[in-house]
Amino acid sequence: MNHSTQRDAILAELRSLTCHPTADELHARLRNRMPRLSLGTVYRNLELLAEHRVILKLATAGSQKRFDGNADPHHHMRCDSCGRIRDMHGMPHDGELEAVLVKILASTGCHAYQLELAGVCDECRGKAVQRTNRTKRGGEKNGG
Amino acid sequence: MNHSTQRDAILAELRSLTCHPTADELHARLRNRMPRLSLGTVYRNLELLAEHRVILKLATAGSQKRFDGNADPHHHMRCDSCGRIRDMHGMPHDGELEAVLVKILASTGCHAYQLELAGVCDECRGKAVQRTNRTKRGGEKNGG
DNA sequence: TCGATAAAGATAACTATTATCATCATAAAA
DNA sequence: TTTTATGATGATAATAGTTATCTTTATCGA
Repeated sequence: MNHSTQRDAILAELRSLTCHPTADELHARLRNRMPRLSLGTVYRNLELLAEHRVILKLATAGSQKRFDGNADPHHHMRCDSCGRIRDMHGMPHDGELEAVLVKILASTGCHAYQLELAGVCDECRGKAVQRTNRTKRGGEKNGG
Repeated sequence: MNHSTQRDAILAELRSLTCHPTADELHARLRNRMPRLSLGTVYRNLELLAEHRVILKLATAGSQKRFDGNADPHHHMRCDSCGRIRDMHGMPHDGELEAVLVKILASTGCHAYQLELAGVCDECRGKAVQRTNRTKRGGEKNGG
């Protein structure tokens, strides 16, 4: 795997974000700085980086692939309402969970895990209280 | 949601399987019995059933959506080599894990979780020992 | 049985992703 | 430093998977 300006930029951009962008979201961001950057290049490099376990290709129920610049195993929550995916940091019982998962990895010989919780995020719950019984919002748009 | 012969058949077929088929895999199976069943109908019903939480739409890193007739939260392992997804039943430390996850669901207000482990399955590990350093097998074909 | 509504089947349209290929960049050797 | 081999890019075509559309058929309560 040779170096390339594009790959470095893609990785840097992904790492600078706390959200979990799709290939085309990253492409859109990078295009400001690199107008000739091709979408194919973004796809190619994200796959490559994930294969080399530099980044994480998320296991999510959505229709677009999402990537995470933080390759360390950690947890995600998908909101039923807005579809956003958020990192679960400082979740209650997080330490306990971690401890069990480490044991499970060791005994199964697996190298990684991805936990996806499903529910309604705080933000949407707030909205739901304010304006009850509105039309449901689209699922995939903002993949936080 | 009215009843329909097709929906019942799709659900029954999915429930009869321990693997996690894609829409077109289910369609292929059902077509023997129901030659006029359309692929669109299968997609439509799987989405519908998942939305009603009768079945589970899996959170997986693959390129095709997979479904699970068992809507109760349980764990999966994706094989790096063959791409198959297997249920993890009777995993070591399973009880412990379950206990922590129940607590987490309760305290976060989430309704479901999906844990995906990544590694090489027993079957592929066996093969790897027998025929070392062969070309890698295709990732997505059999989704177990 | 009739009427309103939901679902099916067939197919077109769309979106996300992957493959192709000519050109350009990188890195190591001469 | 040129040369050479290889890897990566950009542009675009092709593919696969999924969703939307539309007409016909099935379902279910009145």
